[in-house]
Amino acid sequence: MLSDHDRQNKQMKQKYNPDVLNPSPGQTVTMKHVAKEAGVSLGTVSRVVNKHPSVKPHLREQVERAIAKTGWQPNAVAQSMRTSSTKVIGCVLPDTSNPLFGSIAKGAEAMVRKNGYAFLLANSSYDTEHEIELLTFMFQRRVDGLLFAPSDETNPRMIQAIESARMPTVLMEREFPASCDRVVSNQADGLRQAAEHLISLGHRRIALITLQPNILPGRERRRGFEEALTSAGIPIDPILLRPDNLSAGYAYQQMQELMSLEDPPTAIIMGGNMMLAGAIRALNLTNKRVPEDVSIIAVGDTDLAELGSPPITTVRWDLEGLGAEAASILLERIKAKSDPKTAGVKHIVRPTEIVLRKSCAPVKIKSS
Amino acid sequence: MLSDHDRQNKQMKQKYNPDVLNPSPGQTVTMKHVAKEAGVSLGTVSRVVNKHPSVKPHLREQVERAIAKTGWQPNAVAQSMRTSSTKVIGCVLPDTSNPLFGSIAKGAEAMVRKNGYAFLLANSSYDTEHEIELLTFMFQRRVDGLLFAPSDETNPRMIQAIESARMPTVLMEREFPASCDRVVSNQADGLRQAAEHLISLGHRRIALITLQPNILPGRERRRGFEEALTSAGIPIDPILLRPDNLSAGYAYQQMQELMSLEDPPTAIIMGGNMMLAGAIRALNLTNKRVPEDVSIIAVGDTDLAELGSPPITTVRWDLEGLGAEAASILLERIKAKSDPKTAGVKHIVRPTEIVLRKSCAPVKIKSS
DNA sequence: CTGTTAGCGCATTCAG
DNA sequence: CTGAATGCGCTAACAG
Repeated sequence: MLSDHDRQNKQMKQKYNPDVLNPSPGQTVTMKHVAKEAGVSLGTVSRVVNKHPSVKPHLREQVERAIAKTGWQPNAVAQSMRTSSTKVIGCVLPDTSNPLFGSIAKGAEAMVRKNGYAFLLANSSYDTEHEIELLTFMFQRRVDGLLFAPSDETNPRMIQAIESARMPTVLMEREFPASCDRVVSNQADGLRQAAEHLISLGHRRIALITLQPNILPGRERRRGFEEALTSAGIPIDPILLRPDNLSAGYAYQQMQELMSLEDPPTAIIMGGNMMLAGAIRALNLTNKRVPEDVSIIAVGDTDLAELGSPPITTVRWDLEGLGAEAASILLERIKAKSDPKTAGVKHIVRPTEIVLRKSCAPVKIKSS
Repeated sequence: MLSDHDRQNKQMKQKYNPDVLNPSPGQTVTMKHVAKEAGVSLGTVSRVVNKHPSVKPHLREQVERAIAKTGWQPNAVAQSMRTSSTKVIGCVLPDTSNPLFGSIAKGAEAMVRKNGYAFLLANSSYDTEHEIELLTFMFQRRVDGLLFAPSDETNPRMIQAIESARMPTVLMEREFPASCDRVVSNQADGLRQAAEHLISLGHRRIALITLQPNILPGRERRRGFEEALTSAGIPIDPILLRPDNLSAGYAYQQMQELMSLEDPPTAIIMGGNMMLAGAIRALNLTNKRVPEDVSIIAVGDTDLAELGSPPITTVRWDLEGLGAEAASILLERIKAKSDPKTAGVKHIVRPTEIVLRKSCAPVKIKSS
């Protein structure tokens, strides 16, 4: 029974409607108002809005005038309710203030928006429990799909959560044993290039500070690194491997430890984009010069790497493109209503490249 | 075209509905299923979900078991439809890949999430027309509130759009003539500190490269800068003022122009966080040394400023805190349903501080 | 205290 | 081609 409501409406219209630009505050305009204003039925309004071909031109025009006059805007919530499609893509990332994730998010958001979807973003702060909450949060909001980079692929609760999350999802820079689309960059190859470059400069004691193996880039970076060394016939010294964390603080501390070894590395690869800052702090402290005393390569390109002194050789890849491609694949899945479990999983691997700068030098002959 | 879907649904119900316990996959579980499972009515389920106090414990428990058994999750879309509150905060920013906006977004998102709201993010790419579209987009999705940093406060279409956007909004680092809550950092004071520091070092030819005056920080930075000079009795040389753009490219180009002046500045303030990169590129090109040949201060603290050589003196402020405070104010407004127009506008100004590093030196006596 | 019921705003049948 | 009617899933009266 909308009678009171309607009556009030009518009054308002009589009183204020001339001033359409200023729909009185608090009064929400619905399709019904438009229909009344245009002298047609709800269905007709809906049809012109959704560009259904079979509407007589003069009615269409009447409706359009009514829309303009009332200032009506479709209510996306009601549309979602009716169509059971929200046209929103959720995105759960560890930390968008890390420029790496920030850029991925930006690329994804742009693609998502371009296709008329909304972009619901949430940071998990590298916390699996929080991520699980966010997954149900996204599900309750009935996002049409999910872009996701979990913080720990091996956590059984995480695996369980993603299995039972009934939303199309594509992983970014991550993988799950379960069939799930993903787009990742080729970190193994990047690290291989980095290590080979150092090896070609004569280095044999090369250290790697990198992230833990519970996420794909952690494993792949180490794998590429070890493969390069092995191919060159260089034995892998476990003491030079520091694969535990992606923070600047960790790099700072490991850097100091490495440099105070009896037989320190002559080159170090920082396998994480936040690590360079920590490394530089440690180097400044110990008065080691780059590249005279130690050669450095950073994974993940930044202003600091490009413009610091010396400029740092890095491994880089297209972050925004990665986010955009992940979004594309998700959007396709949604459009085609195809399920990876039946239609085949998509695994995209995107290239990485090495950017040579001035932080690497030929190894010095040891005076022994 | 949901017809197939609908029909299928109806069939499913006729055929399979007895088996409520086992919502076949693809079958969405609703409160109705839970109610049936628990042997209670819809209303009761709703009450236990919304923690209404008056539900007999044993019924409550029954319902909770039924929820667990069916795996039901509330449908936020339906809730929104019913309560006409989406529990989502929209956020429109020029470019979240700029760490400045990225950090603001992160702070805002955290606060928004902490209060049980979702965070709908969109980048406008510094484009007013795009921003206007985004505003209607956010409105159509019926966000409960909006966090906004327009790219041009003076565009009449923008002003019109924000006036007629019927959502509670709080501006970040921006202002509008219209009554609108805002939280900003004290850029005038930051620039005053920066200029005074340079003046105390004996500089009198100080240049400012900064953003255009159509956004608040552009105006405020220039104002603080000019006030400091005027207080010190230093005349303002228009040729040393470059207030047009916030990009690294702009800084690069203006930097080159400034350094090739017949009477070049002895100190330069980069009034934008992206500018330092451009400035360093220009400096590298011309072989000018910092601070021997020219002193530098950057507005906006970054890794590059902290860890480059030399480390750069900067003006900094709490970005995440700013985003969080803006979100807080918005959330309060929403909770209290208070309108700035009647309840008084909130204008928060947050402090900025100068971080002294090694990029500024006393001016050299000119050999004349 | 609990069951029943009426819509929220819209898209989509189904008749005419 | 158009109008009327239905219901998406849920909350909030309203009765009982």
